[in-house]
Amino acid sequence: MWQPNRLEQERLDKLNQIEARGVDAYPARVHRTHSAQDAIAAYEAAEQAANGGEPAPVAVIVAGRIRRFNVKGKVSFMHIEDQSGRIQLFLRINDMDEAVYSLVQEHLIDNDDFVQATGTMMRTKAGEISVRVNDLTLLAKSLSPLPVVKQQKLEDGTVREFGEFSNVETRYRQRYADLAVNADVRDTFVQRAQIIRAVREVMDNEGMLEVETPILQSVYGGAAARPFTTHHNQLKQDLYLRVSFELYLKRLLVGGYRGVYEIGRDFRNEGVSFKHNPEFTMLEFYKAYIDYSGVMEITERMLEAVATAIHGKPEAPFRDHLINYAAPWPRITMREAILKETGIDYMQYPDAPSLEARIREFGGRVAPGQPWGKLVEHLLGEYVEKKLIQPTFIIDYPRDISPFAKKVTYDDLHVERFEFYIAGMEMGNAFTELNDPRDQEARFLEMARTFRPEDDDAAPIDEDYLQAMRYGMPPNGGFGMGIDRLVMLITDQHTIRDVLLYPHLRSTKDNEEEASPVDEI
RNA sequence: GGCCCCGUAGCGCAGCGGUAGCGCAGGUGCCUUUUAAGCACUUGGUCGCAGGUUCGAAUCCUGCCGGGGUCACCA
Repeated sequence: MWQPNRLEQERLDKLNQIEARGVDAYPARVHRTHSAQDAIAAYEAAEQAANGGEPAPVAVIVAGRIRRFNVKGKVSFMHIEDQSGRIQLFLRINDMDEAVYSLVQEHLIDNDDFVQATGTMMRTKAGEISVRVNDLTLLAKSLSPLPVVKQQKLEDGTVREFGEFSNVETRYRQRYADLAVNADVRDTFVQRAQIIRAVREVMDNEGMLEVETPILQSVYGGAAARPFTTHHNQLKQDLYLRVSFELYLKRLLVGGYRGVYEIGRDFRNEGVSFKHNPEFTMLEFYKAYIDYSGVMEITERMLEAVATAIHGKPEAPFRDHLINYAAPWPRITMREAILKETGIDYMQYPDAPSLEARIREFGGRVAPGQPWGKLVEHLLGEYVEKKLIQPTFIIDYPRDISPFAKKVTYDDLHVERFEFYIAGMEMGNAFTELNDPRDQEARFLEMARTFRPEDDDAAPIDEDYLQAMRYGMPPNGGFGMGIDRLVMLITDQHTIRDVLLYPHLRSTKDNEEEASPVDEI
């Protein structure tokens, strides 16, 4: 139940006064002719055409939210904001119906209200292109004031801000207010959409088909991750929210598509951090007749295209770095990378006990009894990952932690798998996909054998997937990448929460109290 | 989950054992070209919640709730 605070009560009182004057505070129809940006551009064009003389009148109707409000007696100024930007309104009692102006002068109209202004373009004495208003219509009364952020335009063109809306919890819980107040936050999500569009365009140009596969799955798999569980009441069936798309997508290659991709949500029941959210957006693709080298080339093309789409060139700043996405990126084997940073050649310790001992000797802290591949991965994560600032492929991963990748030709311990790293973050994972159903079954069984009950991220065996593979799966290369992390990189945001409109937060007591009566109905 | 930090007016913050303050926003008044408009006056707080210590707690202690960081876990 809403308990209006004092400021809200004042606005409610104003709303009553407005309606008492016969003004509709929430009209249905708007008659906008120009965005803020278009109105300014139109006037600039008229000035150019006038060549120093009096420009031809430019009539406009603009609409937006009031972001600055300066009543100066019988003349007032306000800035309204729409998606294109801000524009100043110049209101003078002589130019308009006094009853309308009185709404402004008596401050019945507030910051944050949506208004429509009819008028002609002009320049104020201070030189700002503005609308000389002869009619002002309230479009929507705002009852809860937004945080006030004042802006000062400096001579060098930059904007200084006074006051801010920065409490991260409130910003995430009330993202609408965050977006309404912070234009840079709005921009980030515009860029996010552009990035996803660029990714999709690259995929389409590679000749791949965009598909959708089940989110609710009775058998989950394709990644080492704990799932969320749910239940279908009528079917009396427990279901999992997918942790990857992999197994469903590769079935489609059996079906005859040369390449498929999906951009969608994955759900992993794990920790939350600056780069982990329980639900996140993933891109996966599988393309027939290419191996992981081919996938690396597509990866380079894709990231180049995305960076260029946003920044106009294949580079983008992230933290203190300028990341250069231009191909080709270095390809370093896992063995070389770890050797370089730690001096440990893990091939001299080809079994888990000896490698574990070597890591301990080196000063590393590892849980006892881990598989060999996990230990190798630990070395990479602990000593190499943070140093991989510029885009880098780490290739040839341990076989025992890669159940869907084909073996390399040179030994039995490695598979044709790569992960790529940028700005010290793991960005994606790819392999030459295993397509021998006997080998795949053996890998599943091997994973099941090393399964420990406390390790509930071990996936169950997907018999239907094996059946699909027995019909014949073309050789193919596959790829997965976290879109959210990509957006972080390209937009220089340092936490995943700032590239998700609604990042996961704990529910508050208030939410629970409000939600419960609905369930009881 | 461990450890550390934070939660004070709508927003941003100060106060850190003597009973709550600043800026912006808000209200009233003046102002017909302002732009962080200005001037004068002014309203506004269960100091996250619950206990405890104390003559006295926003301030110290404990627990809980929420957030952030970090480690663990995890791609």
